Amino acid sequence: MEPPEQDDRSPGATDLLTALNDRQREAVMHGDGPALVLAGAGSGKTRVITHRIAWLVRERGVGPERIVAVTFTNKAAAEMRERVQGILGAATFEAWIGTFHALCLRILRRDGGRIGLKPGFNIYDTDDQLALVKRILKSEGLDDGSGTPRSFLSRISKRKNAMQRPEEVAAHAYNPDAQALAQVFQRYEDRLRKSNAVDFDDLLVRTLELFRKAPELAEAYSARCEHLLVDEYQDTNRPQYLLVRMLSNHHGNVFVVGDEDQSIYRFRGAEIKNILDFEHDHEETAVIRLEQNYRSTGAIIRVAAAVIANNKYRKGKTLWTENPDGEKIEVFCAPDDRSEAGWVSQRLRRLESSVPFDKCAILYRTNAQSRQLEEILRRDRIPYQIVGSVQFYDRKEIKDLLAYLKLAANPADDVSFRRAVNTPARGIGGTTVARIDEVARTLGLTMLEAARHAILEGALPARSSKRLGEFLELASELQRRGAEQPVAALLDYVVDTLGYSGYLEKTYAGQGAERMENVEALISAAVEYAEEEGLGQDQGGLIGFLDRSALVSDADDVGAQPGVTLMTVHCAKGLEYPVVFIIGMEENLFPHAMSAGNEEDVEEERRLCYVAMTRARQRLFLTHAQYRRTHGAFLPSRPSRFLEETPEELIREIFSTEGGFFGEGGGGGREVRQPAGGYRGGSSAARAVRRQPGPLPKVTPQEDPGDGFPIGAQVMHPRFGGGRILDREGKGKSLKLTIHFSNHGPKKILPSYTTLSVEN
DNA sequence: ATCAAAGCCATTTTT
DNA sequence: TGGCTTTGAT
Repeated sequence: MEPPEQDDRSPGATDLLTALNDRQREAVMHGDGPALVLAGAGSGKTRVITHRIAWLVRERGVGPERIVAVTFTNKAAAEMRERVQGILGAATFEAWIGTFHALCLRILRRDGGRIGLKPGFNIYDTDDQLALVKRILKSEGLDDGSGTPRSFLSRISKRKNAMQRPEEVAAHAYNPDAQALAQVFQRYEDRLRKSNAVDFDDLLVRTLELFRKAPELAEAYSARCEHLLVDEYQDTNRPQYLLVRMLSNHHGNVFVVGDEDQSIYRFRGAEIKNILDFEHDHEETAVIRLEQNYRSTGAIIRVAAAVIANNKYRKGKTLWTENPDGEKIEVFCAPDDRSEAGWVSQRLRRLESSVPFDKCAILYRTNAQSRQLEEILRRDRIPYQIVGSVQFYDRKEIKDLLAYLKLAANPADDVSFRRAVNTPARGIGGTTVARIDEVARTLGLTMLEAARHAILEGALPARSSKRLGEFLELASELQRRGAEQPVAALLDYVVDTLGYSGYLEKTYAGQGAERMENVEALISAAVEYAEEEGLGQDQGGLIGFLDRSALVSDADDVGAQPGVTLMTVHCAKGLEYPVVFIIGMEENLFPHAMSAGNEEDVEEERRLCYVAMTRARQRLFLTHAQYRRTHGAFLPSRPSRFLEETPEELIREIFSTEGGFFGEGGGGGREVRQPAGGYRGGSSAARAVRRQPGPLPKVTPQEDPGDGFPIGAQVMHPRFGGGRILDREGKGKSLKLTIHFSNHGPKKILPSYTTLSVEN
């Protein structure tokens, strides 16, 4: 068979096909029509896609501009582009390679006008979305117990991805919960439209809307899309599935690559059935299985394959490798989570002479597991880096500045207005903003327009009016400059005018400089952006830069720093390391407690485990602890069922010599099946009960003590409504009343801070 | 407006 | 247990 050397460095002008095995070659040379490539972990799937693109261009004479390749992450897209360019040369390479979201954004930037999007529309990230939902909950009076903003948002997202409109949700809302959702959903969509903004889901969903409304456009894009290639097809959601179908409608050349065993994003709407049913959706699909793994040792592959074989919901592949068996998989049973971390640290130190730290990764199911590990690694002086904790573009200082830019690009953006208007604090507080909001609602204006209006009408106190005027001045200045200056200059201007550096210093005592470095990094990113795009000094590129900030994350440079890499299993997808540790192999942790009792969820956990195991090239270590500290409690923990699913002959079990004082240490964990019950059992139900306001208690009215607030009196509060005084403490200005409100339960109120009216 | 105390809530996350 | 948000006091 083929050159096992699966190395892509330079196929250069040589034959595209000689470096491939039979299956890979079959996939690359697939003719027209639909193809489904089931690519097992480490079987060279990126290689197949890149070579196919090159083959289509070079051998089949397909114009590069007629090829569209979609991926899920920018990182994957960048890698793909680079590799194709490596093969085809830097020649005019115009194939479109990017993420679904980027593709849709491009379409919407060009043709979004057809569905009411105005030029300069903004993309709302999770923060913006949350701000919006919070405000809606408040204004709709749903900020009581109906649910957190986050929960509303996730339900809204689910509905959107199920392609439902608020009206439909409302029509089927048969209980108060569903009605509340429908109401919030409706408001949310209204506000997005008013603000000329879209959220991430919208990028896909509204593109579909555009195609439905303008079929001739859909046809035109589809006709341009002579070959559509989709990576990680197992992770597509419903809208993505529909997009693929529409774009491939004209030529019918859909080439999808994926691995149902690596579908791990069900929780955010990925539908594994998209890949499982691909053959039924497309007639005469060529199905090609890539089952030879080039990455890992035989032992690793067999262990991973044995585990995933327990899943029922799969098409089934048999992963195999010609690589030598290598070392057995080491399974370490620690007395507790601390010694688990200690052992990993020790083991890393012992490996150090043969495997440098930066070739090692420690994977875990949940982020919370990293803390203990960090502590120990620091103690033992082992360098490490954590992937995917705080994202650059999620930092507050970055978002603050971007809010100014977003407002400049899109003056209708109310969320950005609210964020920018008093950051840094310039004396425009809640009261002023509420007044502007009122004007905006009654006159149907944007916040920016309403602010202008309020000033002209003299509807605000002189002081607020003046401050607000200065802010508006800045906003229009930015808008003006945005049209003709590079983004970096714009940012410089904002930072200067705001005295932002001083503000950071004052607000984040001690961290000011660090925060300012992030600001500098943002400015550098703007400079880089202009260079990449070849923008001159007089060209703005504001919208393009904002688009990039919205769509690009910085998980894009994993492994840049030296040291052991720590990350969640999800983050590790698509990566590989010579040495991999998977920690916390315990019931209720991996598989996670949240998935217990639901077979589909457990299968997803198993896929996750499969993904984790197949990241390893040479050595794989699995660890579990008998006792673990969780949410403060120190509880016994059972070995993961996934450990039991591993073939014994490939495992070397290791027990702690520390013999922890929690006893036995025996059992080794092969025979235990019962999950440790009681893990955070029932507490949330108890909490929900406690939160109920309860009936209004009976109180014996008292004499008026002289200040007009006798115990037992009926009062009216501007925010909480009606209630009865239960108790009083202090007197005069510091008089504190305990009032039981009929809608909000008991609260302590200081009458000197609010206007309480006493009834009769 | 600002800070400290108290309360609340604990998968996974890209775009 | 700890981190983050909300609430409460000045």
